[in-house]
Amino acid sequence: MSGDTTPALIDCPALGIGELARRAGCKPETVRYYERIGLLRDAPRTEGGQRRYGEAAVRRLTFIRHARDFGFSVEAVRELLEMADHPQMPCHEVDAIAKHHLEEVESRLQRLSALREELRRMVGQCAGGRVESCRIIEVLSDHQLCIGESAHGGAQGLG
Amino acid sequence: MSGDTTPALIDCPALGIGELARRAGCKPETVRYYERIGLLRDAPRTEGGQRRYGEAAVRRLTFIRHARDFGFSVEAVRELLEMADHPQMPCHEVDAIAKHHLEEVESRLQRLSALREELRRMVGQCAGGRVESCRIIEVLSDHQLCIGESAHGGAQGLG
DNA sequence: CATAAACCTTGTAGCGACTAGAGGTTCAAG
DNA sequence: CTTGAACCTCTAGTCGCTACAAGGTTTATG
Repeated sequence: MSGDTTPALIDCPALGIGELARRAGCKPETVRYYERIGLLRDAPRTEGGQRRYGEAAVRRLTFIRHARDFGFSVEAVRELLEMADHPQMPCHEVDAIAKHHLEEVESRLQRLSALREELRRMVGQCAGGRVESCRIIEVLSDHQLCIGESAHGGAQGLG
Repeated sequence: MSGDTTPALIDCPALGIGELARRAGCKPETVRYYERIGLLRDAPRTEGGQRRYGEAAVRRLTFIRHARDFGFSVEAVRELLEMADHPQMPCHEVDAIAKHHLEEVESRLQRLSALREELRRMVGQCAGGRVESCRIIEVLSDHQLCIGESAHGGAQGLG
């Protein structure tokens, strides 16, 4: 395009799949995977069949990556995206989905906050001592970190 | 044992794999898996070949589950356990791990808090009969919340 | 025009971290 | 002693990517 932008080209998505993936911090294969399972919409194509994406897709993919990074399952991410895609969705459905995820988020926040406090304390205490003086091992063996049964759901996370 | 404890039996591990797993909040298969990959030591066996565990194993498994639940990878857990197994090791390594994880935890807390607020807002609006907008995607696609490349490692989490 | 990088589809398989099933044995309570 | 639950090993499946193979085509730059 070399700076020569014509109005007719302003609406044309400009990003290839590689650039989209790079911006959202994942691989092109992942993008194709998400398209296949329906989290991302089919992208417009060039005449040559190459996908092209705009800023909305960047935002959507970034959302997906972040949500996954928190442990939301793909299915939970799907539900959240459904809500975002249908602002006119009946309130009771939004309510049910939002409340369900809110519970999980609250739980995860509590656990992360507890971990943060302990990590801060540990970092503060480790002033050239030995492992036996560190409490990270004791802390992570401490049942006080357990907040309800959901705290023992393994590494399954949210969803 | 029915409350009839003799001194000779006090040192005998009494917990089967199912009870150990229940206490640490995971499946028996997971325990066997951890033994196989070396996170848990081989347990003493009954004549019939059944594993028996004591309180130290409960603590160790609880540690493992907590660390996993917070996103430490199995390999990171292994490193932490190595350190715990060698108390004379200098704790600056534990310190380094803790500091690294503290960064990650802070980042996650910020993002999860934003998502919680958005979900709360939506639940609140539902009570009012109508969801005017849904900023879920915006909240989790905010690049200000990204801290370094590691924040985009997919669902790998800590470690 | 040449060329390297990026892209395409389809299919398969690997990785990490569990988790479940098959086909058996052991344990503990009644 | 009987019996059901818990246990054993081994294999393979699940989820969510991720990489590779095969066999190409397209794009953009020099």
